[in-house]
Amino acid sequence: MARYLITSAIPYINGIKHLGNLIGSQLPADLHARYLRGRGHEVLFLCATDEHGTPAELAAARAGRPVAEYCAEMHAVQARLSQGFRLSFDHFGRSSSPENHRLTQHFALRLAAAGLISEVTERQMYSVADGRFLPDRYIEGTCPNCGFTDARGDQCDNCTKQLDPGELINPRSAISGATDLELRATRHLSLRQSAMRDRLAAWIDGKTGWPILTTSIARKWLNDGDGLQDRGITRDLAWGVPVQFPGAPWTGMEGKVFYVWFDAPIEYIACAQEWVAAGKGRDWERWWRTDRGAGDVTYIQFMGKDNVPFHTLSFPATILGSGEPWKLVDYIKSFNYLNYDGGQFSTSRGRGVFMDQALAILPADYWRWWLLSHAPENADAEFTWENFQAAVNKDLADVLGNLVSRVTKFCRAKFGESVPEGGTWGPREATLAADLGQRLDAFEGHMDAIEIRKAAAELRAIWVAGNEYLQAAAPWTVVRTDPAAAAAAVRLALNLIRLYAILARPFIPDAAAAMMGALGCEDWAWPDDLGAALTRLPPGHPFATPDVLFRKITDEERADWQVRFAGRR
RNA sequence: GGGCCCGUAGCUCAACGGUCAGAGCAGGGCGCUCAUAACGCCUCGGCUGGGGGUUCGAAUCCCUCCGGGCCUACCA
Repeated sequence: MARYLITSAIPYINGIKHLGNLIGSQLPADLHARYLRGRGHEVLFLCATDEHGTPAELAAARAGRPVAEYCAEMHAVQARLSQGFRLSFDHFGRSSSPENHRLTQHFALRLAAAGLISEVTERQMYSVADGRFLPDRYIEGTCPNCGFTDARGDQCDNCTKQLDPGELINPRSAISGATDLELRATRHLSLRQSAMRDRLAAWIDGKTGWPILTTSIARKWLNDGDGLQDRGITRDLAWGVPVQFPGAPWTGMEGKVFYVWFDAPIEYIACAQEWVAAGKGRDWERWWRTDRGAGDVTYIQFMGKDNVPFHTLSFPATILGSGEPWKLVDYIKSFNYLNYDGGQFSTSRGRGVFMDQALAILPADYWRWWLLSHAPENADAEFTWENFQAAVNKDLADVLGNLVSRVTKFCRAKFGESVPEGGTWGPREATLAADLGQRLDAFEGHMDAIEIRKAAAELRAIWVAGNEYLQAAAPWTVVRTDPAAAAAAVRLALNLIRLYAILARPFIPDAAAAMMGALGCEDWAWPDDLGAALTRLPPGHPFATPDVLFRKITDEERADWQVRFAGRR
């Protein structure tokens, strides 16, 4: 039994996430956490909401609410939706927690002591009317390159040219439209990533088994231009972890907070402290401190590709720079994007399916199966309703659901609702067991390697093997001439249902529970001994014929949803 | 502009430089009748985006062109 620490990129507090966000980190992380638990390993699976930053402040202001209140409410919403999707976090924390405040300030102190923090004075755009400094993208104006009137301060959406907010013609606040903007000097802390460039590069170079998506993004940042740049880690905001605190080695930083991308990854650690504070665990240090028992922990992070630079460079710079024995990540699984029906998911335009909407129309397992079996691992993937309908109906309803149905109903009709006795395995059963053994090896290999699509395909093939066997054994025919042989076949088929429940549980936990529940069994032990697993339910063991596991998606529903989710939420 | 990724059957995707490029879905045929009009078997289907090159051998490596996508450090 080994120990695994798993974190999912923490979703931003601002609004309900769409299916692209879900498959980009949380769902794959949950799959892996559930799989490792199923195999008997000790797992700590953490996630949280990322609550700081300008968008949170603005969203709260728009809602006419204090930002702390707004975040608390949105955290509850996201927590509820996470539960709805059966995301099995050991704790779902908040980056605004007291634990994260303390820890973020602690890291800043350590980095300062190590000489890795510098103070820089910058000139930034200040909006007098809004009473705040504006991030580049919150300044709009006319593009000096193409004349587009709604260009943003960081880039023109029309001609894609990179801009500096000072270049905009007739600049205005994107928040209020105010034009009384002025450049003001402001002092900030900067993390001297450049000083850690070689150390980070060597660390990345040692990670030969990482996804190419992960390492190529990291290398790009390490080697681009003059190499890894220092990064500002503070902002002129009210909502966040205060930069000025008792014991801080700097002065005059009142009214500033740490940049979200400094404090958000630290929440991975703080979340473990919250987990303890919530009474769910006893010792967070044995997961995070290599000097306190975390030396044997394997730490795996899941995230979308947009998060890779922060997890491969900034956060490791924080960890390494602290000079303290914190656990560093061992494997970073990153994902491309999921697109929606020929375009991108769009939160602002309400294009695509969002987590709350998804659960309102179908149970979590339907979504989990499709998303995981189409995870954007090697390239951007696309959600279409046709594909979703076909995959769900075929894989879940026909191949798996119907198998459970035909076996239990046949048994009930011919032998009653208990595992039939009599008969023995013949060559056909031995062949099936051998085939399943090979497929199980392949499945485990793919799951261990976090090759999610391949694992899903193999799992489906394992289900198909059950139908093939049943078709060949044909107990409905055999029962007329050799009831004992038919009983042996049905007994094996009933045990297959239990096996499938165990293997499928990481993907479709509710259906797996329904299958196991129908069998009146609570033994979820991983089938390390396949032969034993296939005879686990003994003759005479009672079961209950379950309801339909997965209903089919009709053409009418598909057509309706296609229209409903096309845009303008 | 620079960098990275992708392009394989109608669709979604596989394939350490090495048998005849494979699966699923869709299409066609047959079988079965336990089952959610479900299941099984067989079958059709490819100049691996185009063009050059390296190699005994290229989907795979190199160059180039075309097409799609992403990143480019103040959204997070």
